[in-house]
Amino acid sequence: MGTRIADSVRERIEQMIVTGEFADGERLDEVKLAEQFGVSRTPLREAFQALAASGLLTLEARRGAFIRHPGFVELVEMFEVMAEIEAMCGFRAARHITSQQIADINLTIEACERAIQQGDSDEYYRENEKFHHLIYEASSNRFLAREAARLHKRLKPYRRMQLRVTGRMPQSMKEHRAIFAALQRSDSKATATALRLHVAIQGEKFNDLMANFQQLAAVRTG
Amino acid sequence: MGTRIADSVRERIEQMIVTGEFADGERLDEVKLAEQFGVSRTPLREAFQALAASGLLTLEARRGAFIRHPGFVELVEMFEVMAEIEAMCGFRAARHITSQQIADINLTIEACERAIQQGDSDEYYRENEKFHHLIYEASSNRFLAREAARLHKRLKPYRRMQLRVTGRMPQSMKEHRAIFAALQRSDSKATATALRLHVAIQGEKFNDLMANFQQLAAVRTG
DNA sequence: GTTCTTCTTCTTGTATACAAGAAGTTTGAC
DNA sequence: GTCAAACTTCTTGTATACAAGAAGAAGAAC
Repeated sequence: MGTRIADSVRERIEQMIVTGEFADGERLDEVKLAEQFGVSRTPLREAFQALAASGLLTLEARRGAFIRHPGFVELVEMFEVMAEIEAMCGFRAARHITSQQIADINLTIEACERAIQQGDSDEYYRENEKFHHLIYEASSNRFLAREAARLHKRLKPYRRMQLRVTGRMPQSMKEHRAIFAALQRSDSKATATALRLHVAIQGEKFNDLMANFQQLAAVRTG
Repeated sequence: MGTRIADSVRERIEQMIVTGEFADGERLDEVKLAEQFGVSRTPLREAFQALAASGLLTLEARRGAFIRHPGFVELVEMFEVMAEIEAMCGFRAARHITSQQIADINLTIEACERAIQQGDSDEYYRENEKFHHLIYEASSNRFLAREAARLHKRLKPYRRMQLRVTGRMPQSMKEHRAIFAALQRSDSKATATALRLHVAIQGEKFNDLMANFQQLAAVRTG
């Protein structure tokens, strides 16, 4: 990735969208953003296209680019798909994982535990991400791993929102250990089930997410 | 989708890639293609971006656009993921499907049967596609349906290649009926299993695909 | 003869200019 | 006073011009 303006602009807009700087349905003004960033419309439009491809905004012909935040229902749907994909990764990983990969995953668990003790949530998120990516790769299906990573990235802001709920981090930690244990004994089904439960939004998590979501929506409209 | 040059160019290049007009790793010349299509580089570059986003080619910074055909391994990997996603759609569809949707699916099966009798393979492909899309939608998870459709589209050329094998069409037909029967009695697990088997590449299908693939590779290099 | 360096050429990335369609406003008719 | 039509303005889509980096060729040094 050389020093392409289009890429850096894409990153910046992505960040702005993800941190909720734009309201749902808002139209992004090409010329305004272009001069705000001090670039021409060309790289900006490229960024728009890329963002549209990853679903963060929609391009309507001759109308412009519009922010498209997932609604609550879509969010639940996305997590449901993510849960299944993670389960598939886990199922396959349990059969193909190497001892090196097991060791690597163990490292992320230990790092997560340290992060919790030190109250370093950023570090926790980073290591949590590593944990999941290592499982994607251990599936030894590179296409699957890429797709999983793509969806994982897209859900990033909402996962963070979910993890803020009190007591979620230690619970998540426990689940990681269960997944790891299943992986270690090459138990495909148990790994898949543990991962599905870990990712899926159900029971308490559903209510927590809904509460967070409504709060967010209130801030936006208010 | 108004009359955007970028879109039509995208379609045309996509068609060219899918029909194997370019060799793997080949670089696509912007200016050459632009004058070939009688357009400027701008819409052409937009098309490149879109194609790169859907994985048909890769953009290397300051190097250009390169064709990236999936190898045999990646193809098998993709079908494996597709099988699982279809299974997920089927599992959910069996629980949520309406009588209207069941009727619609039945229509596609009948149309497929007619197409086989008349030897109209194009019509068969069309109705086959409808069959699968109806199941995606019946999952009542719109995000899942979109993802399934996306992957389905990407695998289109290779599925066609697979269906050319003698006797595959009647066999496929039988599988459709089995899937339909499972759906009708709301049997989630049976629907999922039937769809997984229908899509997955295994046993004879594996050999058939490999043979076809090697043949294609030989044509390309020869 | 080979290899390294420099220069040229070519290609991509960005900016700007131009064209065409969409939205909003004003004016006229009823 | 309201509705419709035409006009103006604004925005997107496309073309072209320009800049900068990459690849290849030519020449010099060893």
